[in-house]
Amino acid sequence: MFSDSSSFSCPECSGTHIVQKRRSGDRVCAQCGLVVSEKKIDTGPEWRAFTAEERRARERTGAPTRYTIHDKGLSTAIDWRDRDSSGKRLSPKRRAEIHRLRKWQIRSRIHSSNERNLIQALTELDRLASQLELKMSVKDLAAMIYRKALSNRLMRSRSIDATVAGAVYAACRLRQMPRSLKEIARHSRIDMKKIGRHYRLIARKMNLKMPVPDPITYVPKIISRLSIPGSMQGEVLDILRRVKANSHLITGRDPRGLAAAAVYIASILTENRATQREIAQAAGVTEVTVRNRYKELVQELEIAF
DNA sequence: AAGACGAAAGTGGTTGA
DNA sequence: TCAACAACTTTCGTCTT
Repeated sequence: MFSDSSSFSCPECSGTHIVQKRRSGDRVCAQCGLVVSEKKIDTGPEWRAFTAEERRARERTGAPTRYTIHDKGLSTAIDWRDRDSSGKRLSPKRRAEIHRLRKWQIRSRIHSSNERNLIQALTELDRLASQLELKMSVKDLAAMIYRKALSNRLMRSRSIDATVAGAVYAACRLRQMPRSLKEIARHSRIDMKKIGRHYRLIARKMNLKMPVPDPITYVPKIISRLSIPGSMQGEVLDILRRVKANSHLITGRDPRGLAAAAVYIASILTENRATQREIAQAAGVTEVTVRNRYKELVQELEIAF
């Protein structure tokens, strides 16, 4: 694949040098290493892969770019030695060039305050996300939100950790993967109130359109925490569908309470009765709330036992 | 005795002036 | 920024199974 060499005048080191066409499709000056033309690199996987081996074999360029890594995984290291890759000393001209590049790399990557901020933030995000067992997509979204907040200068004189927590909360809501403020606060050093404040700031300033919280998204979580058959889920969803037809049952109500009540009703209908207390605990609301929603639903939907 | 029910008082968030 | 307000929580006494 290194065969197609041709004569070419390199714009970097004047004169005519051999230019090699490499596997990647790049044309590279054989003397100074300048890449003359670059093909666009497809970072996606080549084909579907079903085993780890296949995946490795078909990989093109390693991990796809991610918002979760502070430089999106695209960093290049320029080391401190004034040697080229074959160990030869560089020409004075080239040395000056490399020196300049190195300076700018350091300035742009590590020493800019934004990047320093990001490094800290993404470390915290990493920690939070793993403790909350967030999916990669949610974590990535949180990272994206954070980046945006940072570049919109929303972060001036605000705590990094609190903004990260707020971004995580926003990402969870956007992806309909419910995590309560309480859950996030438990794993963060920031208290619920502050996280909420930062979340609202982010949501407002960035015009995030939050999907209306849907009780259905809480159902699997509640059921899995109870010792009742998962098959009941169908019944629960039926009830919630009917609930959604009556908007006055939903507006302003805690979706978890609605989900809990639906689970409770279904548990009675299917003879898998669970206690209000158990369900309330699984849903993260109080018995009283379960009761109130239960009462309303039974009345409005005219459910008979 | 455990679960369900409901009243009363307290809490934090939303909204509109 | 403040007050009014609705929803939810906490607590506790009573009723039901």
